[in-house]
Amino acid sequence: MASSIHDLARHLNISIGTVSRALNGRADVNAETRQRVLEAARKLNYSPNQSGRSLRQGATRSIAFMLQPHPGDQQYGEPFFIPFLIGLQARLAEHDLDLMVVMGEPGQYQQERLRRVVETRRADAVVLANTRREDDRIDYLSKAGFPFATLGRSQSGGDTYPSLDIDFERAGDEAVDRLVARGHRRIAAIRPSLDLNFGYLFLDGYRKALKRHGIEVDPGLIADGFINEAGGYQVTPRVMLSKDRPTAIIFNNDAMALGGCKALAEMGIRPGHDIAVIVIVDTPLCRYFSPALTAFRPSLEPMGRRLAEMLLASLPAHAGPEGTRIMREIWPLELIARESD
Amino acid sequence: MASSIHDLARHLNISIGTVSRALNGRADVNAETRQRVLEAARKLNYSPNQSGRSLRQGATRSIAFMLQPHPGDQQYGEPFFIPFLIGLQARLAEHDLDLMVVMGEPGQYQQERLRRVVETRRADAVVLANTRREDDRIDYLSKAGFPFATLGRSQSGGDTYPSLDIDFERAGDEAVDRLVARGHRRIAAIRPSLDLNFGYLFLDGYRKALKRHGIEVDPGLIADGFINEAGGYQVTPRVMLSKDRPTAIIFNNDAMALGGCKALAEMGIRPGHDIAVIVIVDTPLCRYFSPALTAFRPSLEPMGRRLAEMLLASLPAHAGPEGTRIMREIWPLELIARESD
DNA sequence: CGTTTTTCCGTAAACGTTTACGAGAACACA
DNA sequence: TGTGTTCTCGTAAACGTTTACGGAAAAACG
Repeated sequence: MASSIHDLARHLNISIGTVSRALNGRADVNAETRQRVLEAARKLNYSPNQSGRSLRQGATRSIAFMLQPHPGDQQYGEPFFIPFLIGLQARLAEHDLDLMVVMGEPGQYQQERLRRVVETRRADAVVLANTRREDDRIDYLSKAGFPFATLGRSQSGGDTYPSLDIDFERAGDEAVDRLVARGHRRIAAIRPSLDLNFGYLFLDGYRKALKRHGIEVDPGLIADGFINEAGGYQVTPRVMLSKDRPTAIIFNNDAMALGGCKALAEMGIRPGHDIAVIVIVDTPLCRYFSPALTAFRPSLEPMGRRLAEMLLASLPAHAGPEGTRIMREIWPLELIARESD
Repeated sequence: MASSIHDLARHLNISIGTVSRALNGRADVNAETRQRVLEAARKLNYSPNQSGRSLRQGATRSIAFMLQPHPGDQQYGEPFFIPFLIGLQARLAEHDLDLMVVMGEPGQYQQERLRRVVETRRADAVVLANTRREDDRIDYLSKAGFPFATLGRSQSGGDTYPSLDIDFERAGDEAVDRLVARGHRRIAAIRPSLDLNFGYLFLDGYRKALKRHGIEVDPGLIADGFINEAGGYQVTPRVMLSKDRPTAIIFNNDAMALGGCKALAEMGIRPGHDIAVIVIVDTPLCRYFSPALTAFRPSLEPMGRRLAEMLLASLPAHAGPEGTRIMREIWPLELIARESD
């Protein structure tokens, strides 16, 4: 069915070695024979078998993206990751690399699936998302010497891998800034309860800005919840029952914000009127919610592209002249002012 | 670094053939030696190299999912496909199959990328989405004899491949039914302008129901637009300017519905009060929009699982006792009544 | 014309598996 | 004891590439 390099060789009465060299653009092949090989390849509709190539070269030309859902998250952080994936895939495709997507049951740690990818050598590198503060996937990969990059920072693994993250700290800071400028002094912060690193970063920025404005941090205004709608719904009242009610809430996650607004509505509190609401990572849901939620938006597609570049630069095969470089980038968010604050 | 089957053989002083047979559970190997092999494999942390395996067996153990975005669609039909992908991936993983996701620039036909996957034998089968009425991807794959399955029906390719689709016809029918029962007689239909098959199916159901209720089909109440928010925004006024204004609109796509509602709002027409709105395929956006949009919802994750099963059953390697079976399933939608109708 | 360099190509090994084939040993049976 | 059967394993080929090596022919050079 499919023609192999042997078919080409036989057809041209030439050795397979020469055919391979001609196809791969090596110098030591006559210009005319190269022409003949290329033509024959076109005529016989030849394309190299990837398995053969992978085996010989020890590289699969595919990158694995691990989507580890948070426990309780049925949607895999859905709207957030897609644009990132699009950018990632686009840049990888330019280098003729394929993208493998590895998911898992929500809540189940994916060490097993990760090991499988690494040990059976199904991919040349891995991209991790949803990084934890302490992330055993990162530990595993660095120990195994397997190339990887992460979307999000972590405290694990040291500075040995490329990573790219959103500036959550700055966003938390700016959100407070904006609210203070509008007269708020009692500002609540609601973030995910898991070990997710961005929750800590957000809170750092939140605290820093409060201090700068001379506002004391009230632990009663900070709450952690499950990183989904139910979590926001459940935890928001706790903050509203604080003895000195907040006049503003910053949500560190869109789903939690939606749940929180539902809780507020049931308490007769209208976001945008009775209370200001800002959410740290914007998704389409924020835009269509009523009232439309003011939110900080990352440039996810460019970020995907960029992380692909960083990963490629760190791969031995693609490394630039300066060899393996570790990069670490933190991207700003853009405030999208809407109706909720 | 990684141990191969040769390492195991050397370590056990045994031939690689025996090792392989032991690992693969063949009958012609002594129980005791099998034990020794398995133990050594665990101790040396052996897992088979997938490239070697693929080459020898002529199967990559991975399935490609082609996400062909509509022209003008920046989001890849985003919220719609993720749950489907989750289901698909879950079932494939149970069979130790990997999922490769192939995207492309919006608007660009993906024949090239598809050819590459097929010709370089990077996957054992392909799953297609966004099927057109006449779909050259389907033509290509059937002609090439490459296994595939589709999410969505098409007129191409005959009955030679497993496919699974939503019952758009029924949904269009039921939507009309519901509206008529609530007193509407002037019901508009807005659907995508592309050759997408579901647009035709939806309209069939719409027409059928109107006829059943003795309502004449008014071409002025049917409009096609770009399958995104801008398309809905642009085309909805056209239908509202019909000389006898509709009192209800059925949108065949969530993004178009959102754009349409924006246009309605600018005309001072309030969905849920001044006009009834129903959208055929529900996404999270419909739920959070204000007013919350009544919509028909598919069971995407189970559908993903099911299509995986159907595809597997059609593969030579996994085919059941009855051999290759072609299946064709059409799944119902569930009406989620909200505030917009 | 002899020697050296360059150009071009064929040979064969290697990547890590799986598997068809056959052979030796053990066993059963008459 | 001779013959046939069953167990178990080793040998080697095969999958489709890429590439190190060497050699023949052609070209360059004196």
